[in-house]
Amino acid sequence: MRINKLTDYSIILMANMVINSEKNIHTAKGLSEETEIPLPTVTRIMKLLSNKELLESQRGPQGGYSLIRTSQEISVADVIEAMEGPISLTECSSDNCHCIYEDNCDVGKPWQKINRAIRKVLKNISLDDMVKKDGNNGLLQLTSITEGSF
Amino acid sequence: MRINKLTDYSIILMANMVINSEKNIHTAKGLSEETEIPLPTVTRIMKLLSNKELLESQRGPQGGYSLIRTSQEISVADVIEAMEGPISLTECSSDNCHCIYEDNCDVGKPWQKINRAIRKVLKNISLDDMVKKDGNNGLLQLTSITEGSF
DNA sequence: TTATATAGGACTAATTTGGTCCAATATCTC
DNA sequence: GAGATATTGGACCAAATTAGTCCTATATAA
Repeated sequence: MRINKLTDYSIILMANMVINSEKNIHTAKGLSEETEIPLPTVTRIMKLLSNKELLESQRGPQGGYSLIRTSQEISVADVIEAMEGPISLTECSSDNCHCIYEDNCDVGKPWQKINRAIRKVLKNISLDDMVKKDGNNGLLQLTSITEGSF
Repeated sequence: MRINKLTDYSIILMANMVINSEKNIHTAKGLSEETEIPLPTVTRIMKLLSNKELLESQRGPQGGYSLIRTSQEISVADVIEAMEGPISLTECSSDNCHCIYEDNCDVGKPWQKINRAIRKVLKNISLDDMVKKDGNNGLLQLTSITEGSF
């Protein structure tokens, strides 16, 4: 149960934009150099994210990409969903399930609940949280909330 | 971010053993017929789970597989970890990370926290919860706990 | 002794994913 | 207007992973 490598890269790239937020526009070339992710791969990812309303793009000289929302307003779930579609651990519990068993499936409903719970965890972490070295962030808070469950 | 199909099957198979718990031993052939998962695939999965201390096996006539622990004591996380190893959304934040960036990585620490949080969600759901048609279960409880976070 | 069932592992096919490249378009600057 | 810069959209191949099958060996109950 891994996110795709491209999704992983996406978060690294967007985190890098947040870290270097003194620039408000970032070129694919610049991001490639900073993150050491190959340029063709960076451009492909940035194109995808631009189409999903996470980034806006500006062509031509002085152009590049910038975040549409603030780093606090973008969650890890947003990025994952942009790259991979709805968050779901199984094929069957995503919305467009065409499982032959349908209602007869014994474990379908619980999976939907699990997926919602996991989505909440990821929705609770912002890009801003991802770049904070220490200190409290949404995740830390959530961790302590669930701590008592065992 | 999907679990492997084999992992999905694993949970279906073990859930089926719980549902038919009037039998305390289950053959691969019988499970294959009930779940409609092809026999070679079922035997492969059962062998894997037997090696991971989730099932015990008995050879020969009247043999088969049975759960080592009760359905309340086996979590979805246990099954996923048995089939896929440590729960981690990224390659880098698993224990055996050999990432070239190492300490220089900006997002490593947050991923570790995310993984722990997700593991807790999955650890909180038992096989028993997976087969309950309705009613309260560990998952429902957790969902309501995190509900207030938004 | 024979039938039943798991154990271990090799192997292939299918699918997914990662990564690259190219031609087209927009836009800033000179 | 010309030219350089940067994104856009899509095709394409290579690599890696995964799913699925099959075969032989071993244990055990009747």
